[in-house]
Amino acid sequence: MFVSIRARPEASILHADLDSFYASVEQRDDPTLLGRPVLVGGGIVLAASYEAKARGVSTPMNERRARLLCPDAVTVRPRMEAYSEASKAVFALFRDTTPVVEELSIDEAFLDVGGLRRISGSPEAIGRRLRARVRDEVGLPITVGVATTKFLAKVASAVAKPDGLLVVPAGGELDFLHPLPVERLWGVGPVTAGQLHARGIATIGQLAALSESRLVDTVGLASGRHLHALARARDPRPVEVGRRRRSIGSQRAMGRGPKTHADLERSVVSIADKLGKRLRAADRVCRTVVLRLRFDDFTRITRSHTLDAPTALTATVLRAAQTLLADAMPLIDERGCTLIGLTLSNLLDDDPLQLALPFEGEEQGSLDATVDQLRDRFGAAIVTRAALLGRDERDPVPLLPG
DNA sequence: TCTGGGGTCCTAGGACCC
DNA sequence: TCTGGGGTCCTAGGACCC
Repeated sequence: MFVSIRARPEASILHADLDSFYASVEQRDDPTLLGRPVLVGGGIVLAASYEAKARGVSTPMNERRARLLCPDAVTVRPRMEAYSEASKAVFALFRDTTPVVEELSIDEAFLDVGGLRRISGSPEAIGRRLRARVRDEVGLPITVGVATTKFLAKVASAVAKPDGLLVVPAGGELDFLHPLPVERLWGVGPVTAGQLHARGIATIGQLAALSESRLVDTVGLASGRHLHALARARDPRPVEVGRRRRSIGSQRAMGRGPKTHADLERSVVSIADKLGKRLRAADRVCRTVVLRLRFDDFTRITRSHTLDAPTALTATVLRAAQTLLADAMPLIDERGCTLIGLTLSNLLDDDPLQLALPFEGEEQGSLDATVDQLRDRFGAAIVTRAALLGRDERDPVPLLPG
């Protein structure tokens, strides 16, 4: 007989989360900011130090309001390069701890340290050492949650913040989870919380007492199943190494006043240019271009177009975006536009296209024939002439006037 | 609480194919 | 001439996360 043994009786998933990341980097780099309320942003607060959070500042909050709560706060413009550098240094320590690291955002990751006990000690000891190293070697405070599942580890770090460490022992999951409010569940935002409150459900324990079908009726199929499982501390998702991004986007808030069509068109050109560069830098190609608009009344719409074949060329992305924008112009004229953005999705790796490189120098006619051949072999969704030629210097970006 | 910029995932309807 | 059921892809919108 074959007995399969379910993995992980032990709490060996770490969720590591840098505290008030941007603000901490600012306090590290300018010691005069230590111990003082720090706001990172301008117009809107992107990050606040704990001194500011203690006075009621949260993100995103507009700066005027934050200043009312905290008149002595120091405001610092964001320095994205510094944050990205600090993030790289911290992630290097994560990967030095275990190869199984899943990146969640610039300041957050899951680490699976299962099986490392003999080499590195208990998960708790590993978490303590990691915190000390991040503090000593990068100079930043970090909180670590340890549990049997990703979700519980994340909740544990949220509870332990700031600058803490919390282990939810195997077997103690439900005792830890059930008293917490439903808002702690991953996937419960204002809307879902409202639906649950309307049925008298305030804690995760109350939610766990509901049948799955009851929950599905309340919040929908996927969400219902997901929450039902999480509330019972069931979360089989493994820590995943090397997840690829599924979309790349950029947007720009425009304020209320009137804008000409030319203003909007200029924004689209510069956003497309930026995204094309990011796409090529990441060695990806995209097939779908999404135009994102927000109107004066803060309602939003999206308009999308899927290309016949993927591209990394700015000019191709831009043509699609311009067509979408032109089609949306009547709506914009009617309702006013306060935000414009593009998202590139249906991303594919550029790798199969390496095969095409030997044909790079060929002339137009034979290039077309080559593309046809490659499409026959790899499918239309894979090979484009744009990708064959996809290099920045070959990408004819239309010049902006001025 | 008068709202930034970067993302992820889910749902639902329609077109199209077999 | 009208009719199934299943599957995939595309579009649009919405909730949620940091």
